[in-house]
Amino acid sequence: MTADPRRLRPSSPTLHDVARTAGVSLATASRVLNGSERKVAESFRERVERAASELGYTANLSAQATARGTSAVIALLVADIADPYFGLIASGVARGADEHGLIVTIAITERDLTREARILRALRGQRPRGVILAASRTGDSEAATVSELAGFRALGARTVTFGPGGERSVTIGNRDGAEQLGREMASLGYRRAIGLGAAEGVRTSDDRLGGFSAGFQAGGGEILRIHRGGFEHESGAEMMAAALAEGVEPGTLVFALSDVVAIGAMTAIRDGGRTVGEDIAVCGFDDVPVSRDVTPQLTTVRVPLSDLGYQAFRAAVDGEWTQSEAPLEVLVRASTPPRKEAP
Amino acid sequence: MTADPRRLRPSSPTLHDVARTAGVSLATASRVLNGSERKVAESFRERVERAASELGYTANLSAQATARGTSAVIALLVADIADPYFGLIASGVARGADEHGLIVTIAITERDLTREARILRALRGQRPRGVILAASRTGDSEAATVSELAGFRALGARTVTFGPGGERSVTIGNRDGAEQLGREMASLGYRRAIGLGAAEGVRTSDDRLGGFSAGFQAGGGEILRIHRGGFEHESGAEMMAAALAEGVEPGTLVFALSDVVAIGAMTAIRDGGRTVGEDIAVCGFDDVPVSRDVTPQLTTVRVPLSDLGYQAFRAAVDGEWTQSEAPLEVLVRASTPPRKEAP
DNA sequence: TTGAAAGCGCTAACAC
DNA sequence: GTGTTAGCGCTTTCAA
Repeated sequence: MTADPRRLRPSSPTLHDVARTAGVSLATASRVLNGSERKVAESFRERVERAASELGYTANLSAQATARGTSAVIALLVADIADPYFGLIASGVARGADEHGLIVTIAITERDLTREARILRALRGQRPRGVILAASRTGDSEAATVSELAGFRALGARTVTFGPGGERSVTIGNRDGAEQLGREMASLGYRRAIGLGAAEGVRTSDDRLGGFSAGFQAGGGEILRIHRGGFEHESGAEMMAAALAEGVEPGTLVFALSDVVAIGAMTAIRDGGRTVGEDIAVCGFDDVPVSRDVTPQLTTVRVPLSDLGYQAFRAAVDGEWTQSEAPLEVLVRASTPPRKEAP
Repeated sequence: MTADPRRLRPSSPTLHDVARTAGVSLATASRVLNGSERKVAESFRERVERAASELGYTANLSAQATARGTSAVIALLVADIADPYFGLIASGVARGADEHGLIVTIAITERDLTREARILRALRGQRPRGVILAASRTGDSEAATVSELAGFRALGARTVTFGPGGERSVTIGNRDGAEQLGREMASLGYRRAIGLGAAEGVRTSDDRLGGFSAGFQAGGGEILRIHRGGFEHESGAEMMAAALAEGVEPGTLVFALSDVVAIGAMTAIRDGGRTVGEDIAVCGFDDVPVSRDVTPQLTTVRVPLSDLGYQAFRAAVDGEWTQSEAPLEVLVRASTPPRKEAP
């Protein structure tokens, strides 16, 4: 009784094993176990199923993928999974994948375009069914990203991006939402605002800042200046510190391109010995959960991030898909108290 | 000139294609492109590499996995990816995977043990190199989870859990950290505390609550009562609302089993018309980033979550691995102002 | 060193 | 309805 050499490396029962112990052919076993349309007699089906469960058989997805020529994976690429913005999106994607029995792989770009392209390239090895890119936020994407994305399409994978770039894209009404917010802030009595944005050319930032300006000015407000930084909490604090250094009059409103940045700014305001609200008002965009936890609560524009993640998933797998425009909603909270009309 | 039937479904260049255009055998092409130890003459190597890049070849990971009998994936299972606690862990895991050229797949348990077992079962299909479970927090795990985990080990996958259960486990000094916190709170002058925990039997909760009690009592404090709920923000708010309904004297300290829960409690305190700090003090555990954004800033115990995620990854792939005990640190902030000794 | 060929576990014609 | 068999794309003996 010599050891079976196959057992040298731990392995699991194969379809072959199941077929043999059930006394049927490989094909039959495959048909009953792995969802084929074809019919199998009830008696056979039973025997196969019993054998499979006795042996604890689980189909090897890699083998299935090579045989079928198509995988069951959706690749998700985000800038930073610890950022609530992306965490919410990821949760929506994961929910969709779970419902459809697909696997989601995740990779982090760290907001580095070079990394993004490199990762995208490596991802091809997975031959994913779809790729969801929620990362660059870099407007009409970098050339490298675009070309990698095209490569995926050639592979038969659907590419979905947040913002333009992919075959299908999930869009957020950044401009409209921000415009509405700007208008609302003006009607609250604010007349002077400072913007906190990313570098010029970054689509999301440009849209939000542009929309806000339009709305705010339409309501009689004026944008004093715009500080530039990034999407991180830290960056918000830095931009705000710089703003304070230049001087910020009481009654000024600060609009940050995202809640995370706005919250960073709130910290800086406090560290600068000022207070958020009557003194310096702050508003953001996204309505990530934290925005309700800070004091005062943050005025913002609600973006259904998790739903959008789910939509992105659908876009990646459903033949006919059209985005149902996400309903944006301005949420006025305590960080922007109404202001009696300036003199 | 008929169409190549292979082109019916979009496909990509195969190793075969590369070999043919380079004028070498499949074996040689494989050796140069996919890291074999074996030597290949420089001239051949060049030709193959050129052919590969000309054709834009990328190895099919599924095929590689079936052929090699081992995959390049690490499966990560978390309760809720939108929760900063898990987001941070995930980021650490992702960082490790990126460094080692591995793929991480992610799945969400939604804190549902049944789902957890079901997902774990489905995950076997991936034949992952390792499984990281950061989800149940349910003490000495459910039987179903344990048995699924055992199944993985039989497959040759390493199982890593946060807390006991897996082959290897990443532990957080919950008890010690909380004890230190309790002691510190007592030394600040607090004498009465209310605990906010999960159901009894949930390991993380028991450890943190138990540790805190021990430290607090050792310092002369008294635990008035413990409210039970879950790990969600919402749950924190509910527990605190219940606590307030029963009556909470000014000067009382609330210890929540996690920052997320503590922050939910802070909301409830405010909604109840009370204030956090001098009136009702609050402290948590984890030091997720939000804890510094709330006002007053939250006193807590710092847990290097992202590092732990990285460690979990290492545990899943490194032959010899031993956890380097995570340094815990009590961070006293404004949510627990020093209290003049009670009369 | 290089190449031919036998797998890896599974699917899908195709024939019975 | 069932089984045979030729793949899927890649790795890895084993000769040459």
